[in-house]
Amino acid sequence: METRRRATGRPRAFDVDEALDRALLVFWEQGFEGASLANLTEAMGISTASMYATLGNKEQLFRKALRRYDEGPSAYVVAALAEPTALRVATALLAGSIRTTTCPEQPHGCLGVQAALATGEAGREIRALLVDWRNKGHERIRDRFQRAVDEGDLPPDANPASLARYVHTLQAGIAVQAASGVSAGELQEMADTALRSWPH
Amino acid sequence: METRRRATGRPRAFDVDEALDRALLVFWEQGFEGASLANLTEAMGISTASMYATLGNKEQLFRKALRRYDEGPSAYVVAALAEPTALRVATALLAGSIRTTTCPEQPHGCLGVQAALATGEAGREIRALLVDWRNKGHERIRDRFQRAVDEGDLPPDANPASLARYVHTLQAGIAVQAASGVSAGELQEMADTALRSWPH
DNA sequence: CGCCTTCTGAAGCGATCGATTCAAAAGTGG
DNA sequence: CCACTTTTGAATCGATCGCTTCAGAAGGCG
Repeated sequence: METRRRATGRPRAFDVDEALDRALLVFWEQGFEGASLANLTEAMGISTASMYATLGNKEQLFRKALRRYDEGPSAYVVAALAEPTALRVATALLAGSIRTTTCPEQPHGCLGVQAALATGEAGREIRALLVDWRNKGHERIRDRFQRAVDEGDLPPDANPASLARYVHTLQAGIAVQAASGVSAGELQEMADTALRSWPH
Repeated sequence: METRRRATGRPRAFDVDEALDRALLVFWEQGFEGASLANLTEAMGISTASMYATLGNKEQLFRKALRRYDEGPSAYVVAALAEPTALRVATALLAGSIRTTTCPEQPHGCLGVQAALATGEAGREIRALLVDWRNKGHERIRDRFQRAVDEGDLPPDANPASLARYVHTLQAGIAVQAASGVSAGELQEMADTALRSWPH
């Protein structure tokens, strides 16, 4: 019913993924509650009827936009976790955060951080969704660092969970700084000093 | 006109500061846009007429609540900046952030971070206000660390702005982690390792 | 071509948004 | 006790919220 496409009928006049990317930018800039249906449909270039028929309601639209975020602006995470050493993983994660949150062609900051940090009743579910999203991010780093300990890349007394929390906290902080207009250069300089103490 | 109190007339039936503290909690939990006038007045225990007469509109109410936040939950900053050494300043700032953002009796996280990180048109002014609020926070730390360099507390080649950005980014990150439900203990452990690399 | 499915634009649903008005209630000072 | 000032509750403003409905336009398929 979802991915099923009947062969017949009038074909859709817009590209779904492109519409989702447009909606993503609105959610990124204005947050889940701050983005109105009028904002979203205008940016997508479609009517509310078309949106509800193909994407679902506002909440489902956000979930799909978040998936696009994972595949696009946030895709650097997968590549970073595949780096050969824990230090290079951490370096790539911070560099990726800085690049994504300060890109001039996109809203500054991180969708997963700023779209629903504090919400009213209407945004409670999306807030919980993003809490999970962020916690999942920490877990992936922790698991990667645990592997580094197992492989001898990190010293045996290193604490993978705490190191992961450190990197993840810096990522979240970078997102907030970027939303405040801090430049990529200043953030990168800070990230360099932050990793100078890395255990070896 | 503001602080002027005529001796005559029916006296106010509620305490202004207590009402502001109640409103503060609502803004803290739900954000500026997510908090409705109905939420706010219900929490304050007054009607909208009383609110508009004594506190002003929603935006002015938030500005006054933010002032209460500075004097209350965020007051640890002033004490931290008065610590005798840069390391102790940084330690106190992180410990204060963790304590305030994970206090069980208050909303988790930081008002200045989560109340208006991304907003629609209605919250644009408050978003700009909090951008200034956060940037001011960084500047105060930077000035304090510059003094530490001048006094020889920090080595001459230390970069006060970058160190301040480091501490301030950790504070912002801690606020996000707390909003995700991370415990004070785990954050404190992370903060301890984060400061192990402090220049000396 | 003509049936038939699907999509689209427009109108409008009830609810809630922030904000305002007004008359009655409540005290204070003379 | 009365006149005067201020507060308070209730009703209500137009605008916008997310969401739905519906008739007609549009194009694939036999």
